[in-house]
Amino acid sequence: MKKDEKLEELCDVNDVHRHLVDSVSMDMPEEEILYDLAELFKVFGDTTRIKILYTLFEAEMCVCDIAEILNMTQSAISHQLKILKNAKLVKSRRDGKQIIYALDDEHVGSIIKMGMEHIEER
Amino acid sequence: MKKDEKLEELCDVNDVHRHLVDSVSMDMPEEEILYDLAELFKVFGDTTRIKILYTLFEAEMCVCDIAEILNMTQSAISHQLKILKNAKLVKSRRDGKQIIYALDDEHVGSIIKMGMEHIEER
DNA sequence: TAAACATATGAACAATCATTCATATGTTTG
DNA sequence: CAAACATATGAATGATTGTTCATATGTTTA
Repeated sequence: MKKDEKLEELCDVNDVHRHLVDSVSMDMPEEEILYDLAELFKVFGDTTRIKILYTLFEAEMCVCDIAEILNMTQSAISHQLKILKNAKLVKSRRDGKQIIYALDDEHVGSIIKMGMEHIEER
Repeated sequence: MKKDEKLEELCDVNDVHRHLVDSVSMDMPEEEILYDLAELFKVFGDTTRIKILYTLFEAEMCVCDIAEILNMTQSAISHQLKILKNAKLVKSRRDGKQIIYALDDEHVGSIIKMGMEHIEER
């Protein structure tokens, strides 16, 4: 049949692949969601921020304490805390001259834990 | 007492903070572990790689299919697949001319799911 | 074995990013 | 209110990274 031959030409390989392409397109989340998701993981993708999160996992803390613990500049820590705060992973409150930072989401622990499990088992 | 006054000078704020600093240093994982962890999340921190993982969540697939689904260059996909493979998130096998890629770890789903939950609730 | 096909890869480039430095904002204390 | 303290922030810079382009590697088929 000529019609099927033409169809064969149009497809890269065969119909199985074509159907696969269609079904995946269905279940793929919206572009914006995927962007936000990648953006979130990007926040976890930095050693300094991971260390800050680990630190706050222990207790809420002011900026200068975190800087001292990580042996880094106050400025560097402040910049990273802002990123963590924008990602809603950390919250802050003022206490006198200090700004106290704390974890803002119970998912922080779960996500880090999952990551740990993965890297530990190879 | 003179001794305590001197101690007060040495401390940034007070002893409570000092003790905090010590205890956190105790529970902080080794530098190398923290680096690997950040490196892992960095892999999730890119839209293209997130899309690839979502795609493979549906079914194992060859490079050209993924490229077609994501409407991207074969080269770009291949480069990203290499990164995913290095992170042990994806595995590959040859099938004739094609290389079939598939998810290599059950944590991929869990990690993405956790991320999704976080961005969905604010 | 030559041509076609599927994938991998290195170099180059633009874009993104973490840190530093200098300085601004905001709070307390004397 | 001025000085000291804690934090935030903008600009600059070096480093990292995703994509493209050209090409190499490896497999099948005619």
